[in-house]
Amino acid sequence: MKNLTKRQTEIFNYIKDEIENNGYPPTRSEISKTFGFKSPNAAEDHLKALKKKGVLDLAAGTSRGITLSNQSSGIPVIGLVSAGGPILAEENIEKTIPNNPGILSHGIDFYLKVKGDSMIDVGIFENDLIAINKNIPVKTGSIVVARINDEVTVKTLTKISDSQVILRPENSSYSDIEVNPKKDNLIFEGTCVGLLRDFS
Amino acid sequence: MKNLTKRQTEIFNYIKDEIENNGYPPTRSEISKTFGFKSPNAAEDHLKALKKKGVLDLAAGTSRGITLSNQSSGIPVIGLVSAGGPILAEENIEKTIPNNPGILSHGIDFYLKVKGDSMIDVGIFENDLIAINKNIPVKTGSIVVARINDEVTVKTLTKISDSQVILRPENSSYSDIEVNPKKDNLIFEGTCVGLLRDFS
DNA sequence: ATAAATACTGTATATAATTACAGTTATGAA
DNA sequence: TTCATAACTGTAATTATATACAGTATTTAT
Repeated sequence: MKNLTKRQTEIFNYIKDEIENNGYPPTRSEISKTFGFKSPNAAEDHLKALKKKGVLDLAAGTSRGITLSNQSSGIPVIGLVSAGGPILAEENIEKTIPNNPGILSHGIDFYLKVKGDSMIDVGIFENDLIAINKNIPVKTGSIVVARINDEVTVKTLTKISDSQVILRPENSSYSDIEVNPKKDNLIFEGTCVGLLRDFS
Repeated sequence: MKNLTKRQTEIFNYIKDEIENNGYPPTRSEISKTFGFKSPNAAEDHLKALKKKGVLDLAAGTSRGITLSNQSSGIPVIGLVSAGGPILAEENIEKTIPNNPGILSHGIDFYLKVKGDSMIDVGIFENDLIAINKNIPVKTGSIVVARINDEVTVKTLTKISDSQVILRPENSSYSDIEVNPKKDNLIFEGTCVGLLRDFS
């Protein structure tokens, strides 16, 4: 996303939703009607701006000829996470996977490529992509993506209180990780809602 | 699919492909041009027939207003397979999952819901959905869906010859299955190309 | 300070697209 | 045999849609 304005983001998301719900993109009039524009040209201008910023493409003379670009419509796959920055920082995005609403019960904000074997007892293997939802409140029993002093880890959350959080690796060779949120910097990046593995 | 004719299937697949490639459905003229129709009404007739058969929906007065029905555009999930019939028989389809081209390296013909724990050492657990491609030739080392005397099983193919086929469960508690294709009825239903797990 | 970008209104028009009506030919079912 | 379905051709008309041009006001970079 090349710095879309607030309005442009709204319009882009509307187009995305329409495609998702109807199976085809909206017309200039439909966009205008939705946002209260009194002229279809307002939508036209927005589309041109969105095209210029590379998030979609317009087919000339073609009704509903709006094509979303791969990166803008897909879900990011996070590989290694650079220290310091947010998990969804541009440099952590390895690629994007076409979005598919309805493939899992919950929405997916990003995929995380699994490193190591700490979760093999629940069938999460190295290089699997786990689907993460950022907005589901973490709860005990869930597999979560946590960040302890900047380091990203995937574990089962078994206890959560003000002074103690326990993260359990699902592998008998590993021991539970105890964190004191008052001492250590602990952030939950999201809950694991699914898994995707590609046998290629 | 309610018994589409050959021509109807061709047209339906074309529409599906267009949506997949462009992000929006074709017009009557575009369909006509592709199939060599000299009148857009030929496409109109086909669309009406496809609507009547329930595989798509048409929005009146709306350009490119073609919406594929869930079942027709989705990928079937196979639960228990009834004896005798083909694996993709209507009665075996538990539900359908929206298709997501590009989510895996290979195409997906159907998902199979995994029963049992015979493949847990490679991270395939009960109730996981494994993505199957019917057309990739089975080869040793691949995880395959085989049918031995009508019974469906998922195993790693470790040997294949005219007189002996070895299927290996990926679980140390189970032993290899040896099949003589000359004696037993052995069919390969496809190769496993991916895995999908929903943490709901 | 000034140009460029953003976010629109308002009008207009060529053309893209849907879709009805009237036929033709072939095929399979009642 | 006769009727329904399938698979088209051909014409035509309404309307849906893209999109240019001319403005205005505000915000944001340079």
